[in-house]
Amino acid sequence: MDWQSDSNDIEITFAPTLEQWYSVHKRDLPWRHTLDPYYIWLSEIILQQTRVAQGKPYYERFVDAYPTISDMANADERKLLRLWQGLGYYSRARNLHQTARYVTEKLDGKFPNTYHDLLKMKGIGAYTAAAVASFAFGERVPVVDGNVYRVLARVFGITEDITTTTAKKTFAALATRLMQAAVDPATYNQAIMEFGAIHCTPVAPDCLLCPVQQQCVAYLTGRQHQLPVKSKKAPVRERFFSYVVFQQGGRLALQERVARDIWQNLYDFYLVETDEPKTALRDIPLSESVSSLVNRGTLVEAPVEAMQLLSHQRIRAYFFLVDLPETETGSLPIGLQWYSLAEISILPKPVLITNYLAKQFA
DNA sequence: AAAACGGGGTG
DNA sequence: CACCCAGTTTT
Repeated sequence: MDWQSDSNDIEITFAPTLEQWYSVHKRDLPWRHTLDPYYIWLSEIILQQTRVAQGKPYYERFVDAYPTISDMANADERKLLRLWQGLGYYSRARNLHQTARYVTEKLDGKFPNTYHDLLKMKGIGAYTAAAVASFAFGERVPVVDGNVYRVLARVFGITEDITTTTAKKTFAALATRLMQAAVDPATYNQAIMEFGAIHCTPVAPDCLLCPVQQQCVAYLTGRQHQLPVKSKKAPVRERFFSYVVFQQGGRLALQERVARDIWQNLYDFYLVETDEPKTALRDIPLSESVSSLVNRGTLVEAPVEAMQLLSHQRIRAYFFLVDLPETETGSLPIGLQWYSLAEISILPKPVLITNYLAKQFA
């Protein structure tokens, strides 16, 4: 009989057990039919902080629009952002384009094939480098994403706050040990994430049918719902946007957002942000040039109010539609340009703007 | 170490 | 409404 405790056995059996579970339960997803690092990388960028169900249609559209990394490298960035529209975290799209160009132009189209080199690419951090390195090249490096934090915290009873640096090291070290026992690195990485995504879920883990039930500290001590420990994030910031929508004929004045703020490189209207909601145009501080332009036009009815919830901001927006007569030929404030509705339809825009356009100009 | 960065699904 | 999603970059 073994005189040692069984507590170490789980570190040996964990990976193979999940690999076996995965062989039975894995979902059929489009990026699981390829070993091409370009497609795998694309899928991983899309899936950052994004659910599979939300990302899948975007993946299909991107593969269709840019079948090769060279196609993506040669893409018009505005068009790429338009394709990304609605997915959020738009720096992902800009970094996607930058890395596609870098690989195509500087690396002769050959995608970096090690964890170490992948990490150097814009938009690729520890998670994505491990994912691409293992899925496309079979490198034995563990992925540590939100699913992995949850599964490991529960099975191994780790009570450290997963938002802290020390906890990240704890989980990474454990993940590296567990990877050593994996039969196949790619399969094990897919397996632990899939297990977290569809079985060991945040609110209602299916403990009764769990393949590691008898080794799971959380289950054995009834703490499934206390793990992982994650400190609360700061309350969302409230913001008040007043948009002045200049209209002339069938055209609207839009601008590209260039500030270091949300929606960088997307298009919206002339914007004034205030500390309080402003429901009347005359209460909004406008520059002299904009004010005089407003005075030469006519305000079209009451402002349209809209609310946009982001994970970190709550934006209340008021849209003031100002109609300018055709006789008015003065120039627009700096940054603004006239666009027809057809042109606007192909510009990348925040959901807030897209929703307004649909409501007002359907 | 903490904040910033989207939008949508889920219970 | 609160939580969280195949995280990364900037401050």
